[in-house]
Amino acid sequence: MSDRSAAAALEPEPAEGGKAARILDAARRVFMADGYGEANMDAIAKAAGVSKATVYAHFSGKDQLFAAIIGQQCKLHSEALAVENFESMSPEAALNLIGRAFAEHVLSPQVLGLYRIVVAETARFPELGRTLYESGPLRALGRLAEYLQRLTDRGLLDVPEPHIAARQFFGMIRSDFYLRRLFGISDATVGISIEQMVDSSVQMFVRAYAKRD
Amino acid sequence: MSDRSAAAALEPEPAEGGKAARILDAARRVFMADGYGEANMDAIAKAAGVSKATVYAHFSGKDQLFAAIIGQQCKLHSEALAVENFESMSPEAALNLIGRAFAEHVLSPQVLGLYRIVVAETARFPELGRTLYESGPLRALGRLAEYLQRLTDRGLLDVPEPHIAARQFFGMIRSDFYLRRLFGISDATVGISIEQMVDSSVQMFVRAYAKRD
DNA sequence: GTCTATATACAGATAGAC
DNA sequence: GTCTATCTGTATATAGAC
Repeated sequence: MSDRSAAAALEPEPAEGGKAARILDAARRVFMADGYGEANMDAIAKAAGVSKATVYAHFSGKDQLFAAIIGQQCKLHSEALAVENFESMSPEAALNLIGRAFAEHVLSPQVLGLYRIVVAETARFPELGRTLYESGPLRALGRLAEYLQRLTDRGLLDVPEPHIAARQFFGMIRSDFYLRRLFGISDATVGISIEQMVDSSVQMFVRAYAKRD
Repeated sequence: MSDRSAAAALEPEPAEGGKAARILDAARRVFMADGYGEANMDAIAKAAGVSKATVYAHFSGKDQLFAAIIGQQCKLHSEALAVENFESMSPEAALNLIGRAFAEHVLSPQVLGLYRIVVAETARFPELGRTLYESGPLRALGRLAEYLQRLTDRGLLDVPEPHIAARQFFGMIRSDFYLRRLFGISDATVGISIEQMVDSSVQMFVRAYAKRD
């Protein structure tokens, strides 16, 4: 039965950093592999190379440990998708870069694992969903909306409602790749690549919001 | 501790139909409320108004019962989003109807609950994600792509790659409403309604894929 | 088929020695 | 702070009577 656990085979990681850091990292790996409900403190202690009592000496319980992990990951991922300077590029080229970076980030196994586990536990930890959403997608939306506003101000595009348009753009990029990957379905049966999807969506977006004369 | 269970207060439903059907329905409610890991057979038996042994007389175990529920729900929801006749309508009007029906369906609490629980358990039940995806989103995509192809054939739009365009359309409709709701975040802070999002996306879609002269 | 009562196992958390 | 050993609750699953 315990062999069904995806984290069952995790080796204790080599000693490095303090015990607290080791426990945090082990917990991250176990929670991501097994989910909150299936993860157990024995596995975390074993993966960290410490005893269970030591885990409890550093963290008051399973839920607090979980919340600590998610908060840590939110901070980590909010640093991603950093601002670049797109002002010297064509809108198409800039949106292509933005789209590809977005896709690469939100479809990565690390980020997907984080989302999957938080979605699963919204009932138990309602605040974590909000934290994750605000540290990730909401920031990306705000930045894209600002960029679209600047394009409009400069007369390069005509985007009357940048916040709606930003949602449309990222929505197209995610399309159903996101759902598929959340479900663990391979891209093989889609018929198109993510790069194709980004290219096509950028073209389509620019055509829809081209400046009219 | 057991009071934290969202299904703890579920009443036994009034006798109706056979025991097997009662158990299935009770299991559906408990699994949806608590998720697979937190749901327990005692709660299901209690909600069904039978003993735990009776549950096991009808279903071989928790996992098999869960799979039965999900399969049932997939069938149920695959009947939704039925085909209508859009041929006599303008593309805008038809896409508006399609978009609204899609949004209403995929953002409904029932469907979201189903998705949330399946996403959470992809590791344990990999085949359920595929079943759900194919019975829902994939069918909707296929039907929309067909419709877009017909519009192109009739010269009303110019959609060179209907399968990509269909993904773009539904992606825009979902946008981040989907993610927000999976996380249990209210729409209040979005600033726009789903209806606005659909209207805006239909306009934008039609402009991008308008026939060129 | 359906019940009550129970076997068995495992997980979260802690006691107490060092 | 860290360990070993253990307490305690609870969950899946079943035995055995009716």
